This record gives sequence, structure tokens and C-alpha cells, in this order.
Amino acid sequence: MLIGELAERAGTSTRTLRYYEAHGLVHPQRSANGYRVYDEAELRVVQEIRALLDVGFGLDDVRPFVACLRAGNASGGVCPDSVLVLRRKLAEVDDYLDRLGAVRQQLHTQLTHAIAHREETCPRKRASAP
Amino acid sequence: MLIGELAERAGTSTRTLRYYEAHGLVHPQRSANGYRVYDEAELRVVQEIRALLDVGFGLDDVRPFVACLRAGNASGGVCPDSVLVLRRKLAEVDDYLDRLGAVRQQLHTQLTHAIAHREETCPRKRASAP
DNA sequence: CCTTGCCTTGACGCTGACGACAAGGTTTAG
DNA sequence: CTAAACCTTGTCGTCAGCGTCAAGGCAAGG
Repeated sequence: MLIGELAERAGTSTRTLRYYEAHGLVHPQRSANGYRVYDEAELRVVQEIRALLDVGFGLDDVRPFVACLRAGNASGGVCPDSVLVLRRKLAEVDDYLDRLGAVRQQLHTQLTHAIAHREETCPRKRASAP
Repeated sequence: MLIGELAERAGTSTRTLRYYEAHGLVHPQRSANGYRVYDEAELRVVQEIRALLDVGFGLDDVRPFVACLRAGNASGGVCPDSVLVLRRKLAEVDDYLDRLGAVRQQLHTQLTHAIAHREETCPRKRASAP
């Protein structure tokens, strides 16, 4: 399988696949003319990479998962290194959820305050929207 | 007040203040020697900018709040344009919270699965941790 | 006069995951 | 012969909010 085919099958671009290779995530063989040749298994690998990036992982975070897949596991997440990353990411996400929740609260408060302010400076006849 | 003093009082850098100016958020006067001269009110403005950026706003989002403060309001959030931004941001945050929650769920599931997998391939004597 | 400590503009660096070219080789079909 | 459709490496651009020099002007104290 050449790079174009893999790109299409994985729903990505050739540029992306070369980028992953430059960062050590895929190691295609080369045919006589210098073309990259991928075997079927790489499709799974690329799909795993894409899925993890979509979820907010960085390329470095993805590496253990790729290695895990290459080691013959059906899922990239079952190896110890992957689990470490999963734990760390879960903690990060929880952290972010907390902060984002606080932000949401703040926005809500500001909005409420602004509405109240509008009612105060420009009151309606009783309490009804037009 | 010169730029260095404002920077320190606002807890930021001179570079940052010049950056805000380049993007039309502050308009200091100039003294005879070309130095930027800020009046006291600008401190509030800069603090508002910083607060909003910290919460995840972009510079463009911040503009209405600055204008609102300059219009004499005690809070930058009470003007109609600011309220629009607040509403939009609240929606964005809610959206992001949803997606982040889904991601969290996925991570949790993967972790659970990985633990189960470990128990399966490398079982303990009964069910206890060392 | 010299140093110190402000200030000025200008311009490159950074982070991440690519997109978008440029300039060229290969293979196949017509 | 040539056009089409692959492939190659290399390099620059993107987004945001600054950090970090660089090179120089201005003011004041000793």
C-alpha cells in the first residue's frame, strides 16, 4: 500500500502521514523507486493516532499506544505506559473540567448581573418580555 | 503613569501593554519625549483585559468590554455588545464542557478496560492489592 | 562624563499539527 | 511523445499572545 491509499483509507492526508513518520510514529518500508510502502497493520496504527489526537492527545502522548499496538495488542491502551498516559490525561481533563466549570459559573454570573443592570437602568412595565 | 509602572501595577509586562495598544485596546497619550503616558483609568481597563484573557477570551472578544468600561460603566460586561459576547462564550463553554465530558468518559472506559485486561493476563491470588 | 535605568521601534522565536506550495522523478495509458 | 496521476524532499505559512533580544534615545545622580 502506497501513501496515497493509506491516507485515503485512514481519512487523512499524505502530508499528515509523512509528518507522523518524521516524528517517529510510523516506519514504512521503501520500494525500489523510493516510494513509501505500508502494510495493512499500519492502517490500524494511523487510525489509533488520529483517534487519540482528536481526543486532545499530543503526538508524544500517542507513542506508547502505537508501541502497544505494534507489540501485538488488539488495543493500544492496555500496556503499562499507555495506562500511565491515560491516567495523566484523565487527571488533566478533570482539572480542566473544574476550571471550565468555574469559568462557566463566572460567565453565568456576569450575564445575570448584566441583565439585572439592564432592568435597573431601563425598566419594563412590570416583568415581561415584549 | 509610564508604561513600566502600569505594567507592574497591572501585574504584566511592558511588552504586553504595547501589544494591546498595537491591537487597539489601549490608547495612551504621549509625552514630549515620546513616552507613553497612561491615566489611572487604564489600570482598570488592563485588569479587565487580563481577567478576560485568563478566562479564555480572545483579544477581539475583549474589545466590547473595554469600550463599555470607557463609556463610564463600573463593569465592562453590562453593555449590549458585551452581553452578546458573554452569551456566545457561555454557549462555547457549554459545548466544550459536553465534549470534554465525553472525552473524560472515554478515558475512564479505556482505563477500566486496561485494568480488566491486566487482571486477565496477569491475575492476582483472589482479589487484593499488595 | 559616565553610568544607571527608564523609554522607543523593530523583528525574530515559540508551540502543534499540519496545509500549501515548489521543483522534480516514475509509471502507465493512449 | 505526452499527458495524467502517482510519488519524493524541502520550505514557508498558519493561529495567539506574548518573550526576548537588538540598537538606540532621554533623564538624572555622582
